[in-house]
Amino acid sequence: MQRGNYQTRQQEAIVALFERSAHACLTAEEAYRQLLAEGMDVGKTTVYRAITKLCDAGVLRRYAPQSSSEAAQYQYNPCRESHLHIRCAQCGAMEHLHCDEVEAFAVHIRAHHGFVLDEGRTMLCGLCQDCAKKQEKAGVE
Amino acid sequence: MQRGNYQTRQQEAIVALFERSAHACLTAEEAYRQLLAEGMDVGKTTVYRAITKLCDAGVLRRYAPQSSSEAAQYQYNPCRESHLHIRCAQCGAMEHLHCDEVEAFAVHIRAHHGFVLDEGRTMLCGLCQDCAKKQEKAGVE
DNA sequence: TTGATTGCAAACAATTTGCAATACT
DNA sequence: AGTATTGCAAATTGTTTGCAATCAA
Repeated sequence: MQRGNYQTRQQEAIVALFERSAHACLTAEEAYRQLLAEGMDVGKTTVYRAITKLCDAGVLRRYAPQSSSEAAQYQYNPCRESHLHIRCAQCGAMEHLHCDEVEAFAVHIRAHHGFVLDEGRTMLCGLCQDCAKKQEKAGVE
Repeated sequence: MQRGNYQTRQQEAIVALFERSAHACLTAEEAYRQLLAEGMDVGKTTVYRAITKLCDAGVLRRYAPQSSSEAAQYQYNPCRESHLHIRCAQCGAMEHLHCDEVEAFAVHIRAHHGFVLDEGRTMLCGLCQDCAKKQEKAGVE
């Protein structure tokens, strides 16, 4: 499936980092800094290139920045089957939604709205419990 | 609600452009070019600033670029009440989803997954009927 | 008059690319 | 040896900002 792919310590380190940080989203910059902090000598360019390659290969998932002036975030994508995800707009926490309700909802959308939902590419936006509470207290906006 | 807002020909022209292009998504650059093409003398900076303001006011909706090296897109947002939208990844067609199923789905997410769905900010990704058919025929990817 | 808006040029930040040196197989 | 990868510096690109001139109220 892949030809001419050399295995380098940088590539390994980058995948390993995302793999063990699977619960979190990292920007390229953050990944870079983390690697440096761990004593891994690597260039930022290499991190960018590795991330691009990993996204193409489906190993990482890419989250587009909400507002400009933010960087894209990347996350290890352990799940092959696509299902919906919801992400907290505040803190970035993410939840996987594989349940019957989601499937039923997808069916409804196809039947009544004529759209085929792409669960793999859709990212629901919301607030996690903690952030929702904080928002209430603050009572702003 | 708004204080100290002057009404200028530039601002008017920019809103008007998006309003009459409500069916489409425009990048800041495209909006800028369109205005120039129509003989409207305006600076790109002004377009950016107006768009930012309009997004804050809820008049325009912002779509984050999928891949980097793309620009953000903006669209006139005629609907005040927030409800879910689904957008065709292929052709950009958008559908408004206000129905009981959506509400039920939101309730489910809150009850079972601990997230408060932000319908205003969420954009479901999918394929419209036409594009789904084309995809089938092509049979690619 | 007073404060907001404009728009040019310059600044910025995230990301990409040219290219020579280096590492993998 | 031959090809892929690295990483620095420089280029790109979308977007923002400083600031003096202009405009709306």
